[in-house]
Amino acid sequence: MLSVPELPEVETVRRGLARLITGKVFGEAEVINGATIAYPGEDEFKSRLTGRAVEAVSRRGKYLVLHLETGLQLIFHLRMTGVITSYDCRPGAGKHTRVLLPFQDGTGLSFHDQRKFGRIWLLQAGEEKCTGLCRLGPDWWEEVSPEVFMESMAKHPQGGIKGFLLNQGIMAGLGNIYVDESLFMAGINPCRRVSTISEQDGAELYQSVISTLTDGIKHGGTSIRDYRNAAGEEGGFQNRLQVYGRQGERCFRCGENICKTVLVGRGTHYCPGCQR
DNA sequence: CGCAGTGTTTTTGC
DNA sequence: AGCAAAAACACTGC
Repeated sequence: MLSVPELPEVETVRRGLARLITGKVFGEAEVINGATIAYPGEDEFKSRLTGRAVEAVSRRGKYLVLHLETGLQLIFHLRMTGVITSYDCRPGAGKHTRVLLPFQDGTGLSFHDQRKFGRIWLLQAGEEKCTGLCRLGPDWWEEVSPEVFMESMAKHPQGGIKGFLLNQGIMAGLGNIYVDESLFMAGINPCRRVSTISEQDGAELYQSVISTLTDGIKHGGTSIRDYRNAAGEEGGFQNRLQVYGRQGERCFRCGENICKTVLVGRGTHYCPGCQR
């Protein structure tokens, strides 16, 4: 049961970083785990990054993008256990510190990642070396309107609703926790096929996703184990989960026991009373 | 002690 | 098309 960074977590980090590091100039990176740097090679990564200032911090799906001078982009994907925090003075490298990115003023960023799945890319504008980012569908927080959502459902009627919502190429940003929570809020069983969901239920599901993401961001994300914001603080949404991780406990709404099963390879939590 | 479980993405195969 | 499995990895909990 690890808390994985999804849209609300990455958005929380983005907001923190925008406040903390905009305008700062990178010094020479310290790469402790070479595999974390997905592109380019380690030496070129360091030389391209050194001396570049951060102009803006954005997010697409679960990708965090630092926009640097002259169109350079420093891109992070936290995958399962990645944590980006800003530091005031250089920390001693902890057991899971993978990359340190110092700024020229003595502060810096630390990339910490227990499982080493997280990746960092440094790309010039137009370089398409981050396939996951290139293939991303519209972002749930900024680009998915009710109309876009209903059209996407119409385009993928055959699959299950859980796999549909998790597919980053269709719409980007949802992961396992927020999918389970959104389906609970909408009263839709995660086993349902997309084609069996009525227009009215689809509209309700759209609102449930937006509401769940809004609530997640409002409470600073979900920290079950690893997740921390840019200042190293935990989120609070783990205390508001309705079904995720609550298997065997009573549904807050109807009192039935929350069930857990496996769907599209993921642990899937739902209330058999509320979700049909 | 040992091993199943945890969940994101990519790749490969059905 | 969509799903399943495997792999990338390390640690927790049973």
